[in-house]
Amino acid sequence: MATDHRPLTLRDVSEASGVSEMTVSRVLRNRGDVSEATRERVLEAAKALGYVPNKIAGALASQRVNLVAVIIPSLRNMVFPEVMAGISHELEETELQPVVGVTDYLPEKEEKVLYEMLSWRPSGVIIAGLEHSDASRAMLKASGIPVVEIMDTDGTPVDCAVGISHRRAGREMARAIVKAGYENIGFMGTKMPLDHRARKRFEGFTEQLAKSGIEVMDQEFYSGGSALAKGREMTAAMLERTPELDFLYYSNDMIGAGGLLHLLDKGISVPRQVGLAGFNGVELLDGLPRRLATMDACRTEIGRRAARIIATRVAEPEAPVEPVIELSPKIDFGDTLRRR
Amino acid sequence: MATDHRPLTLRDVSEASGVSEMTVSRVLRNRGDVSEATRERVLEAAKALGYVPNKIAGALASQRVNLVAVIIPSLRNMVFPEVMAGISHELEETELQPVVGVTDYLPEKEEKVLYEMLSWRPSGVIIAGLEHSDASRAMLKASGIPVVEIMDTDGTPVDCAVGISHRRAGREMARAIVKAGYENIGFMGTKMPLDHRARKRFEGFTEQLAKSGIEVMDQEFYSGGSALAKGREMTAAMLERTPELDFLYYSNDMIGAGGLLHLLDKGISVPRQVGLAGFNGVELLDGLPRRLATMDACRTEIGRRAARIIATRVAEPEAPVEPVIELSPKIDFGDTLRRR
DNA sequence: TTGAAAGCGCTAACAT
DNA sequence: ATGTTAGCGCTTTCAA
Repeated sequence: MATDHRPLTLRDVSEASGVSEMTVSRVLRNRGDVSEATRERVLEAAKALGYVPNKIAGALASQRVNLVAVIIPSLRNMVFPEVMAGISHELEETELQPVVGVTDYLPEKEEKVLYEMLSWRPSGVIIAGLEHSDASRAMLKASGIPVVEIMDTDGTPVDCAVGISHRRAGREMARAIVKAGYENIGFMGTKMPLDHRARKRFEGFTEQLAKSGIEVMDQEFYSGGSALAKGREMTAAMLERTPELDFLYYSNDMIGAGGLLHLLDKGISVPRQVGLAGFNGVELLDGLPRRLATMDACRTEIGRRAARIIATRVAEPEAPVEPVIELSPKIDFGDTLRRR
Repeated sequence: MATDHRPLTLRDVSEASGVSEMTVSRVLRNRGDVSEATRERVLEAAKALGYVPNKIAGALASQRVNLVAVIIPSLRNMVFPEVMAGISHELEETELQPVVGVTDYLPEKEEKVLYEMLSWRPSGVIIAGLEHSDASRAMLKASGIPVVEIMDTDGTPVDCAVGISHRRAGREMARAIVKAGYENIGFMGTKMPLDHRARKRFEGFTEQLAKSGIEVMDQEFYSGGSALAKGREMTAAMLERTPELDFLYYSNDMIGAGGLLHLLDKGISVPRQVGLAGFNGVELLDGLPRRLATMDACRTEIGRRAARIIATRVAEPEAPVEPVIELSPKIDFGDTLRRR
């Protein structure tokens, strides 16, 4: 029955086991040579007392913090939990632990979160995107720890980057759509001046279309609300407004799925009459009546690679670094984009 | 151009500004009386150097860590990011910061994560569920910090709890279904012996049905894969096997939505011929052709309340504590459960 | 309003 | 195989 609530210290375990603090410390960290006998006594004492080591003190003394700061825009977009899964998985075999910070796509908040996380002196940083405030870039540079910028490779990383080229992704989708013979193309996406990756996809998309002399015929941007519902509404409105459209490109799979449901409702033939494509490869949607054409953003793989880079650099600080790793997502034609 | 990478310390700022470390510390924490002149000089020096305080050292010295450990089973189930959103939102007005740990529904992993987090000496713990290993409960008790168990109120908390009664939720849904005149009822859910809340809902559900002399006519449990697709498949299989079913109760909205899509595909009249209900109130699904009947799990509110309890207890350790706060979710009939 | 000294709980480095 | 000593970078406390 604990009544006093001073948390236990190494000293308590030391006294309970009749062994020096130093030896207790060694046992608890499996370090150095300790006889099996002492080892057991210490472990027993620690367990009996319910001792939980104080990492704060440990970190200060050892100048090592086995945390990896992971800074992402949001947890509500499934993309990021999936990246997290990749990171966690990869770090599981190491001493390192991920700690998440969320920026809500706001540069000021990113700056604040980054500052908070760096003040814990983590062993590395994994941060989404290549666009950061000058202050943020400065902090990252000055931190002196490995920094991996993820998701995007269109730009110059502070240290190194793992991701895909969203410009290229947009271009490739445009190429496939044109090749399939579609000509009257509409675009729908989030109204997010700060979602640079969506912006880059759109830029690549329009650029490539321009090469075939095609211009996006109608476009609409939304914010807030349920993506599925928004996709439905926007699609209905756009087809009403511009009935000659024969292809709709969506900046994410959820709104694309909403659009798909609308078209099926209306009895519009997909992909003959109207083709559709989204972006991400959201497994979530596998049960829909048709599989939406999409492009995998390689989320888990990106997380894995980024974590591996940090782990390697922590283990061997002098290991050579590849500044940019660009993964190559493939188009998944699904059932909503004609092949040919 | 920084070449040496010893991180900056208070001493560096002290030297750069010609003020004692102590005063620098006071400025950086807005503590005590510091003349406006020194204040500015210090701030300037800190900014020029790019100094980021070392929270490890600060926490050790002050015996205070402004972190709240949040321990949840998964990030891939949207329920938990939503709880997180509630927590973050509520903590935003305080000094406290949430730190997430994920257990994958495994008690051993929960134990490990809890141990890791407690070793950082957080100011409080928010942990999902009331079922924990003896070791975990012991750690929580011994920690001497406020602990809020969330999501569930069917059981006895270590310290205090905020959530809903899943037994009651199951009972209420059963009552509504019976009242609506359905009699041949099937159940589909996750094969998760460790998802205690889903289990409790199912128990409450069958109990209540029993009171009307009804027994669940068919049931199936799945694991893995895309929930939407699974819901579709399981529903198809179950109706094939037990065609006389007139109601399907799903343990979550995603599989319920899959089931709904299947029924609509087959041209089965919903909710006349077959009624459906899920659980959670997933906004995600708002764009479906019909709104699935469901029950809100009060996720954001739970997060908010839990965070508020921790914040209050941190500010006034002697504040009175209500051991269990039970929220009351209401049935949302949507378009798939007859009212009457 | 400012500074000096002591120490938070642990670990690195060096004895023994 | 085990112990001793000195600090990690801050904040608390007390003195000026």
